[in-house]
Amino acid sequence: MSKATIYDVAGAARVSLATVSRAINNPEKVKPETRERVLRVIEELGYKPNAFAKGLASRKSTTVAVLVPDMSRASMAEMMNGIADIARVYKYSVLLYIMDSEEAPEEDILKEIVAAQVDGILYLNDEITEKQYTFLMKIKNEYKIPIVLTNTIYPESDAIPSVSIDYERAGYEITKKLIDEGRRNIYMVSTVRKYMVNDLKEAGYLRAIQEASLTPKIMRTSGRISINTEHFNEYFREHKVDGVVAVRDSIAVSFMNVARKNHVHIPDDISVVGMQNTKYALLARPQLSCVDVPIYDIGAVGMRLLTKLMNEEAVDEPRVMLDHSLILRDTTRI
Amino acid sequence: MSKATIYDVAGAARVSLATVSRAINNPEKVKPETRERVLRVIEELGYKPNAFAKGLASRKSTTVAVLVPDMSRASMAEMMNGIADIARVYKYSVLLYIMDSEEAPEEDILKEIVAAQVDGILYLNDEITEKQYTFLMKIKNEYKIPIVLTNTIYPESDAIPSVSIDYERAGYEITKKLIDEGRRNIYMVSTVRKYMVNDLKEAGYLRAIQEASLTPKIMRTSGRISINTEHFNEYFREHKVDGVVAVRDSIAVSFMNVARKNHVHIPDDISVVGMQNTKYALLARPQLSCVDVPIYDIGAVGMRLLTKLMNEEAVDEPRVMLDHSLILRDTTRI
DNA sequence: CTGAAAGCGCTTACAG
DNA sequence: CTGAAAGCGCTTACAG
Repeated sequence: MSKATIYDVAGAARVSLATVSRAINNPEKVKPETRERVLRVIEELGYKPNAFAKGLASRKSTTVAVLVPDMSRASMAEMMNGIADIARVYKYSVLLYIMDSEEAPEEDILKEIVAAQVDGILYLNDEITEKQYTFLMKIKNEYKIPIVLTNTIYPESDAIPSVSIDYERAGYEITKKLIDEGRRNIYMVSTVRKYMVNDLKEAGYLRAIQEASLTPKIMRTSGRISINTEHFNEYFREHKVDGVVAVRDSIAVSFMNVARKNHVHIPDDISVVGMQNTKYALLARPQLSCVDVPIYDIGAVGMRLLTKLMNEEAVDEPRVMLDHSLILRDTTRI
Repeated sequence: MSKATIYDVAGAARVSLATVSRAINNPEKVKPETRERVLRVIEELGYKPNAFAKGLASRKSTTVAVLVPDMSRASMAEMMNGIADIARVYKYSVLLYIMDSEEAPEEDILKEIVAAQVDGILYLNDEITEKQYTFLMKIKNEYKIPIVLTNTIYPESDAIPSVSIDYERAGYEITKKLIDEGRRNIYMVSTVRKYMVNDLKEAGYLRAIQEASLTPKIMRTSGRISINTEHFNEYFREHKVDGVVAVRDSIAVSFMNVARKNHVHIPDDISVVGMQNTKYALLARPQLSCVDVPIYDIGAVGMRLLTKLMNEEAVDEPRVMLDHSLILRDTTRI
């Protein structure tokens, strides 16, 4: 009810409020007996430090901001689960900022975050423009707030640590898989809009294709399903294709739907692979072969890395790459 | 950089800090000239009030807690988008608490929320047990924190306001649709675990079935795709079925996959409908007919309702039901 | 309409 | 190991 304050605890434990504070935050500085007495009183009174007073006095918030472009993107939710779990372990609260994915984060949001006094920032986005990067660097340098990129890499610089998989290698491996199956007209279906991560996937695709002396063919679709259908239909009329590497599972599934309509059999005529391993991959028929991205882990490891940064611990590798794997289901041969 | 405080503003504007505070929070109490002068200085200095000091002094946080069972559930992400957009409009920050969906929220999380001094709570879950409800009532009464249930209804009581669609009616209407198509052996495929919302859907289904003097048949699946497959196969061998109402889209799609394997044609032999209208419905072939739930709006309206509660404005209807619609695609006849 | 001052509930040097 | 006291940056009666 009317909440107990540190004074109440101090009174009941017959110590000063300074001692109560220490018993909580620096237990080793308090004599065991007193500490236990204080802790017992805290328990009895159900005392919980007021986060504002604590934040104001200590200049630390034990809060992190998570910047998300659009929650409904396939990977965001599971990544949030990973983040939240680790945040809880380290007693951080999570402030959620959903930003407009179309534009660079505005000054407004920056001000909000700074005013909120977060101790760290997690930036979840598979795209990061130079402008956004500059923006993040500014926060980092001007306000000394540590930042971690999660599921993205900024190739130009290591100044802001990141956690993801090696998307270039994933692109290479999955393309190689199709080549090994004997596919020769392999398209990468990527997006019109530029995403850093898709660029990496494309780079991997290109490496595999060139290594095999094949002709690279990159098709760019919008994200919208209806538009894609048009697009794909056209391709079936005009192009020869026996393999498709889609940057997103939903694109792969859309493509398969059009393929079926055109009486193309998967995987006999065309192999199709996705690069996320979302639930779409399992629900699709045939079930989609995929690169499996450990999304939960990316979130969890990203948050863990951020805690280290916030505690000013040394981090050996600013660019963490988690392992991925290929999950071969029914849309590839062999 | 080293951030400007209210003192800096006061000094530069040649007023007291009390006036600066008023210029921001109660502009009408300040003479227009002074107000403008202060505001200009604020702009120049890039001053932004320290959230902790403000929270401590005012005992208000302009922060809401969003309690989520599991971010990766289909509807959560889009609901979050709605919540975040409205939260921004009303200048609330959003603290995210992901709780274990298997158990009642523990005391721990309660303490955290209380310590965070949130002004309001949004509870997103399609299930709410009596225990959880009691828990929420306790927060509400003991700490006077307003709460809104989002996408759930607690049928027993109106004490905690809620925003959702009329799931009973939705269940009724979609079942009625199948009956009107001439279906007679209509199964509702629901979940083993109890969810309030699914109970409502079932109730609607039952009403339609009984009204038509048919025999209700409710099948309960686990959420897991592999288990469902077994389950469905069995049904095809042993039961006659010409209509399926699935409480979740993914269940509907799993069912269709099994149906296809058993050479059952949809919608000629069986009509299938979902009750969410997620992206799965669009990606499936045939495309799934669905109840369309305005998930974004539920989040947005829920957040808006919460702002009213936090401002102690009157709310006329504690149980808000938004409109839904039926989207008929390719898994139903006519 | 404006200012001086108390107070919100903590943390953290500084003494002892 | 413990306490007294200053201070974190605001808000808000209370005077004037």
